[in-house]
Amino acid sequence: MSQRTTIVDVASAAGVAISSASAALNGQPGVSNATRERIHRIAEELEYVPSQRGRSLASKRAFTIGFVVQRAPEVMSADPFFGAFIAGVQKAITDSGYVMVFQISPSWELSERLYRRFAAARQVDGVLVDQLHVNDERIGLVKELGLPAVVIAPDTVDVPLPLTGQSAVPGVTALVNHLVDLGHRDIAHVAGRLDYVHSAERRNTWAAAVSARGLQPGVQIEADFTVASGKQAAERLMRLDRLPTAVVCVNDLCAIGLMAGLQAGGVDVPGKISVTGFDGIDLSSHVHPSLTTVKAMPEAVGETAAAMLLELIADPGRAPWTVPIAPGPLVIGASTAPPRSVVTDS
Amino acid sequence: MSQRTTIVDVASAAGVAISSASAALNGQPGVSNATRERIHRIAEELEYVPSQRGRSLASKRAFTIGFVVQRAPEVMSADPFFGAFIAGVQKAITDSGYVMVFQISPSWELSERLYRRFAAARQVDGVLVDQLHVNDERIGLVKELGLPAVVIAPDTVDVPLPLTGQSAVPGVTALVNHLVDLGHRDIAHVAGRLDYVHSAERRNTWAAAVSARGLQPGVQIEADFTVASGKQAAERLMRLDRLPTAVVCVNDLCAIGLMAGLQAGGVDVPGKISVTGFDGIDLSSHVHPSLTTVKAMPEAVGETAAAMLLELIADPGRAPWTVPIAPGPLVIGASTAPPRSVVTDS
DNA sequence: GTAATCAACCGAAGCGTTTCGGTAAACGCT
DNA sequence: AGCGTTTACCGAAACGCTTCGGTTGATTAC
Repeated sequence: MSQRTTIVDVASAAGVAISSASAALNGQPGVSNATRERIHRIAEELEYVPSQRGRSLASKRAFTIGFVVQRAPEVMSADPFFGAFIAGVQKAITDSGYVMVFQISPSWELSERLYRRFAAARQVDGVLVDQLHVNDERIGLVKELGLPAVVIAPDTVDVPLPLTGQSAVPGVTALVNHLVDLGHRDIAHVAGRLDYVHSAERRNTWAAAVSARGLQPGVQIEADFTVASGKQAAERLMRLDRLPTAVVCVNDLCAIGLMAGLQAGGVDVPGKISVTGFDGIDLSSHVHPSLTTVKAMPEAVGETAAAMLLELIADPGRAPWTVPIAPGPLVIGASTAPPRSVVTDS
Repeated sequence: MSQRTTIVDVASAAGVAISSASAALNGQPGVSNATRERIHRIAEELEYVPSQRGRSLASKRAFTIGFVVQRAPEVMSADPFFGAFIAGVQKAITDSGYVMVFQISPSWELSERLYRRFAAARQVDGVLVDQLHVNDERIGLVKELGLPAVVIAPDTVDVPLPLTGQSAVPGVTALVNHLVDLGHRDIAHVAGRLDYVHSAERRNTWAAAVSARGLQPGVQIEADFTVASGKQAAERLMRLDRLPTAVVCVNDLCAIGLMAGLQAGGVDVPGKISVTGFDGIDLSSHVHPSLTTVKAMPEAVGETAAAMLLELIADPGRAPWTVPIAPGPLVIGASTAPPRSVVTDS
């Protein structure tokens, strides 16, 4: 097993002290341009790559950020968010030599253990906190642990930590306006679990947007983000005395389940009920009828969040700041149409 | 900023040498039970957690395994595989203090760079290689780099590295038999990209299983694993002179797209064509008609793969071995039925 | 009773970096 | 010429752990 080349090899090959080699390689001052170049050239020739381990120990940084996804693996599988989000994170960190460690945790208890281990073992320099709950315990925890953290949440929420994310306000408002413009007057909502801030924001926006158009918010049914829950929501909806003419769903998967449930129950979409989703996942354009929805931009969120975290790590004392991500576009599909009454009226 | 407690603190509090504390804490021999217990107790009191950084440098291990997913973020998002797979990996490694670093790479070029960096910077102790291609360049690369690696692939493939995964042979054979038993004689296949070993295996199994029942394999259409490609496959299918009576798809998403495409073209499923999937994703039971498919068990695969990798890291010289994962169950849905001709014949 | 053996423990040398104090030479200024 | 400054570089001490050779004092063997 041939020994890897270390900075010592580079320094001695260049005939300089280790400290000079280090300074040269890291762009630190105190080295003349001539020797700096020579050192770089020799490092190249020797295929020198600094050992992350040595670096880590000496510089007290792990060159690693942590991402604990607090949800069940099954739910995560279906979620359209992560792939793109992670791709974005990577885009932001790869060049700086950072790497992401990824953990899944179904429960708060496990999450807490993971965060504490991250902090105690100095395994990560900072963490990304996503899927924020109302009164999320994690924000207290990372503060207690002194762990640099960036929160991913709608930019409308107020937390004492750096934050980035997309607000659903423009998107949901656009969806509601689209429905009202089509002639709908009874617009229901299938909500996600309301202890998540982003579901709560969508619900509140639905109510506010409907009211803003001078209408009463319709029925509200609580579901989660899964297809199955959308299907159940359909069944509850169909047991109502009077069906709403439109339903705004918390996300695409839920809307897809809702449509499946309605169709199974003989309710035509959009003939009898219009349905909207949220996220703009790939599948939404392939279901029948194709879904009217709003595109989310998880890659941009991931990239921004990671970039912010790197800044925070470089300057841990920095005061919290927020970077909003531009809202995604409305995608009008075949799942929304004028309500029947309006059609016959005209 | 209070200093973290180090092994030096523990040793001096216990009145022993650092080396003794280290031995005691790591279960190494050379310490009496009495002092071993005392040291453990004191470490507990002081809330000592070993620094991964120091450990890493001294023991020449990173306590980290790498996972480079070689596919586009968009595809990954839709893929049902990763969430559960990663959960399984985590289950296997968490207790040993290991952690997984996760990278996603759309191209071979980037993958190669990432692997080389992993190896050169000693950032990981080993890697997981999934989604094996035919003649996959990665197996040569990890050998060249001397990076311990475990391959995830159907256990029917032959590579000079430790391997685990599920074979699709029992599953696809069961699907084909199910269709033949229903009376189908013309069974087509929508394949995944055939340069992936697992799509190739499914295709070959389809052909073999059909032949084994004394029939000619039907049409074969190449797609990828996405809903969109399934939809396109439907269009190509409908341009055929004679429709097959059944289609075996490479995976669920593709089957869902195929069904959507067929239905949009006015072809009833399963009235006119039966369709089967593969993977048993959540969505498959919620689409209409619900999909006949075979459940995959990605969590078990992840757990096994990670456990194998840890063994390999502990004993790098070990000869390659294979651990097959038991095949998943057949799930019979509403997307398969006897062909019309048989129905009218009876 | 002496030599050999062994368990228990210690001390110090690494691991590969960064960082900081120090030094000699070159430079600028009066 | 004499002084303080700057520049370019060196040496050595960290960082927190593992590991290995060495030193005890007690136990065993004959």
